[in-house]
Amino acid sequence: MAAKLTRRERERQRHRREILAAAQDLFARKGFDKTAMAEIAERAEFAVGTLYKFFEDKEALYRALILDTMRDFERELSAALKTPGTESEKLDRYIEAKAALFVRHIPTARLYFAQTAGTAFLPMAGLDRDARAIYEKVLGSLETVFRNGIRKKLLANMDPKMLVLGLEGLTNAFLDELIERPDDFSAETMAGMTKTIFFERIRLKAK
Amino acid sequence: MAAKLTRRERERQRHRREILAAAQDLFARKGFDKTAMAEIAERAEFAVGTLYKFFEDKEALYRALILDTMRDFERELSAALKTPGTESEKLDRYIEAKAALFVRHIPTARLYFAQTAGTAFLPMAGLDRDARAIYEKVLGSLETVFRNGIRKKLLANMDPKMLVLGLEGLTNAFLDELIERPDDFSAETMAGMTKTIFFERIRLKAK
DNA sequence: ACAGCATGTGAACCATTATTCATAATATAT
DNA sequence: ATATATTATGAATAATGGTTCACATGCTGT
Repeated sequence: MAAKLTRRERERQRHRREILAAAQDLFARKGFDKTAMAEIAERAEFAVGTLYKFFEDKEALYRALILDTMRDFERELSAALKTPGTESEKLDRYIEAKAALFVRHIPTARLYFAQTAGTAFLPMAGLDRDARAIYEKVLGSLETVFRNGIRKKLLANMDPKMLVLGLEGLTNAFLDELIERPDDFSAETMAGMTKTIFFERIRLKAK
Repeated sequence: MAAKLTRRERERQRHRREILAAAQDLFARKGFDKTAMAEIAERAEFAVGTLYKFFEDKEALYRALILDTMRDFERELSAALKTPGTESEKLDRYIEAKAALFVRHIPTARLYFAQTAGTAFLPMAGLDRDARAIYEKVLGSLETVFRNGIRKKLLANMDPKMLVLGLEGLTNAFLDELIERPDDFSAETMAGMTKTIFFERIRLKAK
């Protein structure tokens, strides 16, 4: 499986990753337009020309970064939903995994947000579509879990798509707060709140 | 109060609004960097130079637009929270008002989102702070309502800040979907779902 | 009707920054 | 050790797009 690569090829891949790592941080903090290729090059300790040996152009670099990021997150989140247990437990695990993942990789999380959280101003022909496709995998897995939970009468009988939307909205709101103002509260508190609000009643009396 | 303005001055204000309207749509669809001053000028049917008679520079134009937008929304949302009734009713009204408002003003809503929904890549010195300050007013009003509802034992005793975060996350997720994929479901469905998820239990059995 | 002032114009200017490419450095093979 | 292929360099180029300003147009009041 793991094809034996030449030293050259391994070095090349390492350099590629170094460039992406430098870009990651800059794009996550300043966005696409305000990040200059020269800046990425400097931080990665390469000349600008070198970046073009790895990526067609700035957009291709960004695209590669986003898609890598999305795939990593998708893999981890989908995994959390596949561990054995009841649907309730799967969802709990999803919430915890998402919180842990985002806290551990803040710059990455920002990029993931920028791409998944609705109004990303990035009609960068195609990227939106590809990134969305990856995100849809997560949403699809989530929907399946809800659907099964409902069938087994473990969860309230509501439109699974809506439940997915709701859970994502809730977790994203808390995680965004956690990432931008990390002192406010911990990942555990956030996960707990999500579960409480999403799974338990809030209102004590009917209106 | 309403000072009698000269025809000249009225015309001038109208032109200013026309420029902002043209900019609104472009910024909402393509974002700050991808929108050119020449483009705004063309759409507003003015020469580029004219824009500079009204706004110091591109950033000032954007800033004015964002702050106007934020203030409008803040006013309307805060009003919904001030109508008489129980805290539960106030929150219901807030959710409905927000949905109606966003559906009625989609480009405006996008800008509002871009600015309030966390990861907006706009460290445009100061703007972030000012916009945030306006948004905080809404959050503050909301928090007060929760606080009162809790005190009167109408709402579950949870950290009001968390409840605010949760409600905002939920409404934003649904509204974003509504704005980006308007065919999926209506404003009423969205408002209903928000209330159901936020106020009623979802999980039928304890885990 | 005319002077004077406010407002609008858009070609020219300039700064920024993505991209290229001739050259240098370095690794690999013979 | 030398030739050859691969990879890195960064000054030069070109395109984009924000901003300016000398001038034109058209109100307003006398």
